[in-house]
Amino acid sequence: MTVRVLLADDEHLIRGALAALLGLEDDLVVVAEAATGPEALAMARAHRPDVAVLDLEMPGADGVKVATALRGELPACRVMIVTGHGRPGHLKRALSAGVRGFVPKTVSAQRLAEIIRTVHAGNRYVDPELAADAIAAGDSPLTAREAEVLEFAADGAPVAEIAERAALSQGTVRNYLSSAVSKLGAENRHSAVRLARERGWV
Amino acid sequence: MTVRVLLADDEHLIRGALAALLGLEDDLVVVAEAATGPEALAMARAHRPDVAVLDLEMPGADGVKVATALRGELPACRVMIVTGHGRPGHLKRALSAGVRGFVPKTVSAQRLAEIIRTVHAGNRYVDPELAADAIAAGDSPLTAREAEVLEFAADGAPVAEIAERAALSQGTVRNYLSSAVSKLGAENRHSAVRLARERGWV
DNA sequence: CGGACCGCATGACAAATGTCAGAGCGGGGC
DNA sequence: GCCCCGCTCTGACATTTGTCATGCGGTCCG
Repeated sequence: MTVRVLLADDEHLIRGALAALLGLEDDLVVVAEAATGPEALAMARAHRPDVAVLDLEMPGADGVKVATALRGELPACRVMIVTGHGRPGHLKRALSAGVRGFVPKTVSAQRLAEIIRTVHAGNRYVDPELAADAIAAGDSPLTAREAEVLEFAADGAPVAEIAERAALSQGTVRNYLSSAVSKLGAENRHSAVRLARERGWV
Repeated sequence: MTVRVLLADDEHLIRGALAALLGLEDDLVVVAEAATGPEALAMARAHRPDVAVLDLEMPGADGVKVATALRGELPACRVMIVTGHGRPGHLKRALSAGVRGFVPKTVSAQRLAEIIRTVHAGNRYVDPELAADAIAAGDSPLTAREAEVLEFAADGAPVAEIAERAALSQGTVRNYLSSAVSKLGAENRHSAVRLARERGWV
């Protein structure tokens, strides 16, 4: 019995190399490749793979978004995510999007092939180190508004602009930022943004 | 005649896959692999490859640093850099470090093999799109100190801390930041940091 | 029903940051 | 030798920010 695999990664070098290596396994066959989020979705619809292996960072729509869409459209298709730099929050988001496997790109191709089989068999697999990080990072202490405001603050915009984009008063924005900063133990909102990013909370 | 290649990339998945694919070309042989900057250097010393293919982002020492060291120690070894997200400034730094090839990871393995041959033959190769970006971005308008201070400011540290780390007075730090901000056309130092990062100027 | 509590908002105040003018020093080019 | 430029600093000022006390409208629960 062979497993039909969809491969999505914007780095051609990796995608191609991976396709070649996975193709060597005689129980795996790569039926489609994609370089962007939307392309991955289209390919999945067209080829109905058993397992979709998605890169987390892709142009168009990230791996988690694609996973969410796939869950609705092709419930039989197991989704797993491969990522370069796994942030704890991403893992959480991925799991709640129904992703069955989550591995860093530091694993070997053999290992990846095994994990594809594991996932195809209906089991889950999460890289132990990433799982530990996620547990250590815990849940986001931020309220929805705080996270939203922090996101608007991400590119260094001044408070006035954040307030406008969030349709809040400037004072309110500063309060949210202030409480976010203290919850995260940061020195100011910019390092707060950085911290929240690292933990995957924004 | 075969080309002896050193492969350095911290993502095992990619490195392994690449090694396998390049190994298929009968004029290329991968003689060593490394996952970190220092390891790449050690491997190069031990195996004296004809061409070193380095990832730009690696733990320990980035590709450009390794290239600089290699240039001194093994002048006969041609160095090329492969990167996921090529920032204009990186290309510039790489070229002045004596790198002969600079390609994004979006190329195919075939293409990479060709480029390895090109580089081995003594020619240079730079991805056209990255080259265009680099030309468009131009030279950094920042003075050495401005860039240094901007780097210290990168993680959102307050002025006092930057001043201490740079061994400057706070007023001076603010002046440098101010001039960097105006040179970059940013709204504040945080977006200045972001801009300088994007252009590869820090 | 009434109180406790939470998210959200406001305004006032304190601290940090951005901006500007000026000034001494040293190196490199003409 | 002289001038220009970059480096460093100072002091003063406007603006932006962070912090806090407080108020208002909900929901949950006894």
